Amino acid sequence: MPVQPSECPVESVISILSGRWKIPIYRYLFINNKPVRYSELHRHLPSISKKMLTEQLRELERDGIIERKSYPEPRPRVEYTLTSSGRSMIVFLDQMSDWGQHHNQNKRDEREDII
Amino acid sequence: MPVQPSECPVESVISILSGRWKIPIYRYLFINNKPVRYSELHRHLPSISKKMLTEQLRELERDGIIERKSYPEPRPRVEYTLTSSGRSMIVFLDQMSDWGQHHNQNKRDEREDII
DNA sequence: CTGTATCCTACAAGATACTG
DNA sequence: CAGTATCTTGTAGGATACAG
Repeated sequence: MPVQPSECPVESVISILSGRWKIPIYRYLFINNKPVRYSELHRHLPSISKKMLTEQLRELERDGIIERKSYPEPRPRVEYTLTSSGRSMIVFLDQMSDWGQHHNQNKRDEREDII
Repeated sequence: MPVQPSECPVESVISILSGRWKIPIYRYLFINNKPVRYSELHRHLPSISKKMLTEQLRELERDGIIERKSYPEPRPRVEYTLTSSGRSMIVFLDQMSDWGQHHNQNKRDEREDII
């Protein structure tokens, strides 16, 4: 039997973040740092479909990264925010970003060495 | 047009690590900290097929995480090691692991609150 | 405004057999 | 020993239409 997904914390974190739109959504919620409406997210993410946006939001919610609040007013309104646990991912996300940039730079350097 | 994969370092790091066997392979190479043969990896990973093992190794190599050395002896031998850049991923992988464990604990606590 | 419901395609991943 | 080559399947992701 292969490893269970939940058996390794690293693998489960990666799978939490592995959707096509997870990081863009996370980034927007992080930077804005306030409740953000569904329509605002949709406006901000140029080419996502409503179906995908809803799917990715539901997954992030299920995984405890974001919180969804619905206000059933005459004009329905739904707002999303990062949970504090979700927000705290920034620690390793920042380090991943740094590592990624250095790593790309190294690979560029190697290519130029060859040329 | 959606975001290019390379445009965001975080997304490219996630995609580097997103194969089914990437983390198990990484972990084994990291812990052993010496050149590891193809057959040893295959023996260690209970249910991976040779096709998948080769595929995942090729991707990790392409992405600069591991190095492949082939010794075309009478009994062919191929050894894999982490590159120094690959090895340095441990910094954020450790933090992801910590975050994942706390996050799971939080979610368990919440469930018990409800019950 | 905030979604569902369907249908479709591409690609990751697995099973199995074969090879230098 | 260290792989390829083929075939099949499951699922993520996208297009489009409809709905409370």
